[in-house]
Amino acid sequence: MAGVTSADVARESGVSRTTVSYVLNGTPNTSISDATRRRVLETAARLGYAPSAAARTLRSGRSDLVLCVLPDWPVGPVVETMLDHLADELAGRGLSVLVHHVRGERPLTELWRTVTPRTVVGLTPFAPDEVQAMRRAGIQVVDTDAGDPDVEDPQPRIGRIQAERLVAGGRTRIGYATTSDRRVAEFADARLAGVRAACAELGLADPLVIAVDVDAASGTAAVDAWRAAGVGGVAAYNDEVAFAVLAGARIAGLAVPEDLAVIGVDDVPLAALASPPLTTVTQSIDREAEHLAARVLAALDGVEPPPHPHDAPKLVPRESA
Amino acid sequence: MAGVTSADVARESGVSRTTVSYVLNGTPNTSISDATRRRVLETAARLGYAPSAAARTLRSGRSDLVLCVLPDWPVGPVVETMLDHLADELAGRGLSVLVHHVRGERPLTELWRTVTPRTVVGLTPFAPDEVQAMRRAGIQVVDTDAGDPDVEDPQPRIGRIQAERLVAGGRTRIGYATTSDRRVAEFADARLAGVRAACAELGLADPLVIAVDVDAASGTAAVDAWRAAGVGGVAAYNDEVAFAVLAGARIAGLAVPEDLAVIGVDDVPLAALASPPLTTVTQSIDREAEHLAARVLAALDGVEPPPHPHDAPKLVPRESA
DNA sequence: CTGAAAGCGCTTACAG
DNA sequence: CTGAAAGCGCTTACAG
Repeated sequence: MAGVTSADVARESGVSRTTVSYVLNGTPNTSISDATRRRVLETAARLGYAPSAAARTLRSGRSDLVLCVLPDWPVGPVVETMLDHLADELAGRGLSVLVHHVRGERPLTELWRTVTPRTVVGLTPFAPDEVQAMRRAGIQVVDTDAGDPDVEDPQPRIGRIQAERLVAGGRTRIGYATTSDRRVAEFADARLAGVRAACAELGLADPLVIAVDVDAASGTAAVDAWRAAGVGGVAAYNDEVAFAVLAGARIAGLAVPEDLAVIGVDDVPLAALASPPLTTVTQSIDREAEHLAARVLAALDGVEPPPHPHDAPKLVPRESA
Repeated sequence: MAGVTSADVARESGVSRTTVSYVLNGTPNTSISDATRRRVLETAARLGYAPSAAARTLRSGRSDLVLCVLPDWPVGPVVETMLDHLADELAGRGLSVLVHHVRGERPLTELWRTVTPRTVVGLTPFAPDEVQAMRRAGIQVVDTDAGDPDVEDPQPRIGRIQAERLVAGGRTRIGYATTSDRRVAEFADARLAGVRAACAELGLADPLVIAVDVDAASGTAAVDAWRAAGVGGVAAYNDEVAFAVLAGARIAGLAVPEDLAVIGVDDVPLAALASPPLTTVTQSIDREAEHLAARVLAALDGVEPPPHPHDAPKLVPRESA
């Protein structure tokens, strides 16, 4: 049950708790004899002393935790990469990253009050008053860039790139394979808006939108409908949906890209291994991850956050479109 | 900067902190007048009071956090599913799940001392003295079942199932597509051991083992080597590796499964959409997730953990093998 | 029926 | 050069 406290270390070393604290924290301007210092250090190590962060947090009002709040929707390798990068960067400052998936309606407030993190990083947007409450509690909040009017939403641009690629390949009637997952509807709609805009500008008909689940049957049904409508190229919400379309085309006996071109989004690891290799659109995760870490560090140091890197999403040309 | 404290609520309500604590915690056997109770509740709500968990944790020595420690290797949807389930189950008890990816050498000790979780759940094995230290600190530890001698390691069985399927399909020379990722070497080796054992029992030659990266070039090279050695069926470490083998076969112009049968592990969402649909081996994640949640709850209640469900890994027959 | 007081483990002015 | 004391916000015996 124990839990070695600084008092134990003090008693065992024959000094006061003050001295123990000074030594262990390396408090500056506090000359303690080398002998004492060594003795305290040695005792602490021998006893396996580790300070109670609860006490420390209570006293200082601040912990060494960075809480990352993830959205409800399934995060892919993209987000994992960002978190990895963040954790690495922050470890150098003695901070630990903790991840929380928001689930249903459980209020976030309780959690950050409980954890008392130094910083809360939102990979999903926070309610404005939630942000205010955290700030008032002295917690740094690094919110998603989404609300920032200076930062262009990259989603429509992704859709444009998809559409332009399909049209460049000679397709005149475009289909859009959206997702039926309501949790990511916002992204899907924003991408679709980009596809729509590109079609309009290029003088093409509005894309034929069909929701496609990540299974072959759904892909087949959608492919049949697109073919019936004369659709020659499909932009998919993401690579997984594109895989379903690919499977549907294969079952329907269509050649890709000759009979039907397909283009995804994300460049997941398996995209290059699709049959045929999937043409897709990707954002520079590394850059994005670096930017996030930089913003957290800036918040920590109380300096201006770095400007958002203006790296547009890029086409990854392969064989499917 | 504030942070409303129970003292604020007490003063504002004209009662003592004791009363505030009693009311807010619904302490039993402590008759407080309904009027007072209402007043306190109302004041707390009005002030937006939320208790400081740091103080609470310091006092009680226990927080309402469940810390899940994830391995260094990339967790797939499998682990995400388990965590979802766990979080749901635990939310009902007022507990929040926090996830930590172990990164490099950063000591775990610091983290759990910092968080003071009620329970630490290890999805990766802990060092025995780490477990002891946590237990000594009064933290419930739910370790992976791996060390339990009563629980059979399912990995070799997975390999056996793969080999048996290939042999049942008429293959007499087996290849094994292992991973080059050292972090999961343990799993790959255990599965390979199962393949080996099955081959030996069936009177076949030892499988030809080749490390395959998740890219087409690596898959192609491996496929060439296997063909040269007369290998007719390949068991892959997991589905991703299997995709690389599939891609290699396609590039080499081989028909799957006629010329080369391929079988994966995991049944990732894209497996069914592979070309051809990937035959694979899966473990019952739902059952596994339920079991994990049950173990955590049992630890919390101080009751015997439920026995491990003896659900063997199962073949998911599709077209690739 | 409600309040004063102690104490969880830590850090940091403030005295010696 | 080092120690006694206060206080972070909470809960809970213990008195009234």
